[in-house]
Amino acid sequence: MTAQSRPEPADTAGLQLDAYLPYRLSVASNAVSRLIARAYEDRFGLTIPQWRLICVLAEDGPINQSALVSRTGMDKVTVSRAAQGLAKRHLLERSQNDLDGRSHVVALSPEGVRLYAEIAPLALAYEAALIAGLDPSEVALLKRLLMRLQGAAGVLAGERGEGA
Amino acid sequence: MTAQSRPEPADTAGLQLDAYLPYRLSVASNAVSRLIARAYEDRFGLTIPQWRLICVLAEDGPINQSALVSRTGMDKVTVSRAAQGLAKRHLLERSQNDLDGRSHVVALSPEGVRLYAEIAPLALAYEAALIAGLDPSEVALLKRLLMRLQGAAGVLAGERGEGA
DNA sequence: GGTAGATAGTTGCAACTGATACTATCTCGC
DNA sequence: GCGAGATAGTATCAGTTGCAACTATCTACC
Repeated sequence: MTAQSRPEPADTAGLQLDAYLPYRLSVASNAVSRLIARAYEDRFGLTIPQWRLICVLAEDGPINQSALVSRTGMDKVTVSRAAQGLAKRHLLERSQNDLDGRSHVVALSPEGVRLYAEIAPLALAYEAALIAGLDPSEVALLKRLLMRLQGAAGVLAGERGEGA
Repeated sequence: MTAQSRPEPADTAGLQLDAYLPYRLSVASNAVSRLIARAYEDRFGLTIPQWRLICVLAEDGPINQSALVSRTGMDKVTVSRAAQGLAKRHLLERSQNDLDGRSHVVALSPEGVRLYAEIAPLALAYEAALIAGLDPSEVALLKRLLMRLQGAAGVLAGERGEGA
């Protein structure tokens, strides 16, 4: 009806922002991230990167920062700053690596372990609330698809690393 | 085996970062957003917010900025800046709204329409590449779940707006 | 064993984002 | 038609992020 004033070329017929996957993904992620970030910030004074480091350290035990980088997929600068922040609050301890003077081994302090034990249930509760009413198989599929998208994006971005 | 050195409280047993939905969501979204943002920036000098405005304007026709805000879910500051940037490049035109001196009506310029026609196929191609190999029903479910998560996050964040 | 290049981590810088405050205009009630 | 509160949009500021450059250390080869 109003098509006269804005002729859409045939090529764009399939494009609707609301149905555009990168858009949907970004909007959903922002909404969830904002929710979670606010919860951690308000109650524990933690940023998302800090919380991720705590998780990985609690799961994997003491490792160095570059391992944290590859484990979390975050930038090394982000990891560095998050670790500094946590160290300042004595939630983690950094020790020199005798085998490699460049790297520091990072580990949760007892206080950090305690904080983790305190936050983890909250984190799980948020996840549970987000997926309430969804079928577990749907959630599993969702996670699988998300990993797949991440992989595809990495490949399309010209990610190097394996093979060549 | 190494459980001795880091006793995990029972409450945290279910928490693994890799399987934590907010984490998966954020990582996937960041990967995809970075890919798309770089593509638009490199080839067209557009930011993601600018591109979203173009999409909505192409789909919906001339509207004012607050409509753009509710349509895209972006902050009004973000919309304002994106619109200014596009106006500076003459990709959109802002006209006074005679009915309301506060609001400006924003519309794509012919040049903006042309740019949209040029970018849209690229955008669709990226989406197609991302979901290559996935079953269409899976993609549909993914989009549905993402919208659902977004809604749940909004509710949990104490979103007001309807009813009370 | 000394030099070239790789790697761990930090610092500096620029861009983006979001909250707050502000101006201008509108609406409503008196 | 005037003042109080709501709304559209902009400007300002602080915090975050990622890239690039840098330092320090390690590895490998001559």
